[in-house]
Amino acid sequence: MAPDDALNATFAALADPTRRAILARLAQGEASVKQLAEPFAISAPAITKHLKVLERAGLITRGREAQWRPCRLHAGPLRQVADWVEEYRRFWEQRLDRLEDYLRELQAQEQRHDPQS
Amino acid sequence: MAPDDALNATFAALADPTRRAILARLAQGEASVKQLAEPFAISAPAITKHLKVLERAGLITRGREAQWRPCRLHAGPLRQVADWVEEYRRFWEQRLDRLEDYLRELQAQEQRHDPQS
DNA sequence: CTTTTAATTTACCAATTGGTTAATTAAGAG
DNA sequence: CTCTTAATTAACCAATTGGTAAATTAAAAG
Repeated sequence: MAPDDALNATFAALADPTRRAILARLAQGEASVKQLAEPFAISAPAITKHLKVLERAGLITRGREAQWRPCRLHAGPLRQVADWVEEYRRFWEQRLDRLEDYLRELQAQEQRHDPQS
Repeated sequence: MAPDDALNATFAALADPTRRAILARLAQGEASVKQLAEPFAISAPAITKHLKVLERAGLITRGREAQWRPCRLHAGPLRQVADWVEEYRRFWEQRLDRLEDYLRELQAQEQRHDPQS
């Protein structure tokens, strides 16, 4: 998978609260599909679909144990997410965005009060 | 916006390479819609739609300057993304997931070779 | 006032998404 | 062999998504 496609799939997989809850559950240890479905008011096939999305994004792997299909967290793709978002850290930490807003606002007001400059 | 909804909107906004490219461009300074559209082979309305998605996620803010509508990066929501993903850092850094895979594999093989245990 | 430029809105389309119910597969248990 | 449990597949549906072309708004420029 091209790195760009991987990020697409990962972000898309994370954009659903049910799937994020599934990952949170798996962070505490492996679980069967039924165990994963238990906290949610949706059908088993819906869970299966969510798991497929997570699997295609490489965020979980699945085993086989009798009639159960245990899911395990595979956090690897989250590293790329962390790397990607890290590029923007300075923008929220140093509040560069707010600073720019402020400077722009100042400038706009000055032009309003002093249009000939 | 509830924090959960905010994460949904942010992750969904980031799940598109065009929108990520727009954010990368805005990290270098504000830009008009036309400037943002220039690198892409898609129509202006398509860009407008992408900008609306980014705006609803709170990732950009927009000004008005004559007939231009300059966009600015607003990285605030990315902090929640960083916080969320940070919870999973130990899983990819300490390779806990791989370790579990390995142990499970070992166990499975043992059961295959030694079924009566 | 007319024209040009920037951008948005509207209306439409095909593909994807998140959900459902019903049917099917797979494996263990009586 | 039959029944039960776990899970998936298939078929379907409504809503959303990412795109288009055409029309519209907004403001500057001739």
